[in-house]
Amino acid sequence: MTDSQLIFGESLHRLMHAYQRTMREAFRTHAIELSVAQVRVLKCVAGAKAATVHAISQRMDSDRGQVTRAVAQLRERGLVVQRDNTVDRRVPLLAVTPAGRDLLARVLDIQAAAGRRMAHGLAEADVAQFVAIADHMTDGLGNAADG
Amino acid sequence: MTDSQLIFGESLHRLMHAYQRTMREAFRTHAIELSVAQVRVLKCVAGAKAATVHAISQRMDSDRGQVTRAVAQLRERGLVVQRDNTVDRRVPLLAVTPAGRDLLARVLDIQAAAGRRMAHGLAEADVAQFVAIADHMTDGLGNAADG
DNA sequence: CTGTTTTCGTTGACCTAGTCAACGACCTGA
DNA sequence: TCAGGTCGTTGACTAGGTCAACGAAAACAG
Repeated sequence: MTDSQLIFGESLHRLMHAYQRTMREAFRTHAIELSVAQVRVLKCVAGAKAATVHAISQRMDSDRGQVTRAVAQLRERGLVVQRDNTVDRRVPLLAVTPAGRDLLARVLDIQAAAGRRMAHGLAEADVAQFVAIADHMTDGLGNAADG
Repeated sequence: MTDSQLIFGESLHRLMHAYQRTMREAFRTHAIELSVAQVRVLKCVAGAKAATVHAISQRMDSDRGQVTRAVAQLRERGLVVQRDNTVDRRVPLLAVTPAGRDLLARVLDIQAAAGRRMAHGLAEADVAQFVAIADHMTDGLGNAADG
């Protein structure tokens, strides 16, 4: 337990801050009028086979109400559609429209470019390990087992 | 440029989210009535030799107004004091009170415990490398040089 | 089948964080 | 001395996140 613990939170905070700001700015310059949260939801809908508000909120580890609102905004823009679920009528199924898929492709390009800037000078293995450690840490926080 | 780029932002987001929530919850259970932002500022004031709003906002990479407000709250709680600066009267100098230092010590313990949970199962070198990569990435985003 | 409980999406109210623009006080340098 | 810049402060605004409640619908116990 050295100083690395002491500055850990600060490094994380600054990186997150820089990342969010970079994304927002890039979206603005590319005329993509989506918030970071909307993009996250859009990605989840596109990636899931049976996308529901509940499933998305779990995968994103965020509030259901938050997801509901983001989905509503995406639907207003015609990027996502709901269709009735014959199996469970409480839970409409979400799907990405072609327009949503096009926009998402552009977003992924932008994020990849930002990722390239962030990873500049790092080996790909380093980046992969970074992601692995991040996920490991998230798991460690989620399972609230005191050490 | 593999899939690691695609999920990078998501991993970062989830980790940050889990970290912030863990901190907030721990502060609540330990009856430390400070927001995460206030703690960050308190740490900065404690760590800097000549703490000013400007210096803190630069080190935290955040808005001056935000720092001003956080400092005001810390002063209301008697954790930080301002004293006049004879050299430049625009810029009062900030200092942590003994009460602030005590509270900060408790906060650091809590953060260290959270850090232990996050780092559980990881070698210390991994954590150090994680921080190093995070800082590197933050720098890469800050200097907006396209690659 | 009936009543209870649970799950799910939705909504409202609220809080923290971050952004942007302005202002007065003050320093700096011509 | 005075024009321009810096600093702290304030107000208004947006985004993100939290919590509690509600109605609809499923799941379950009897």
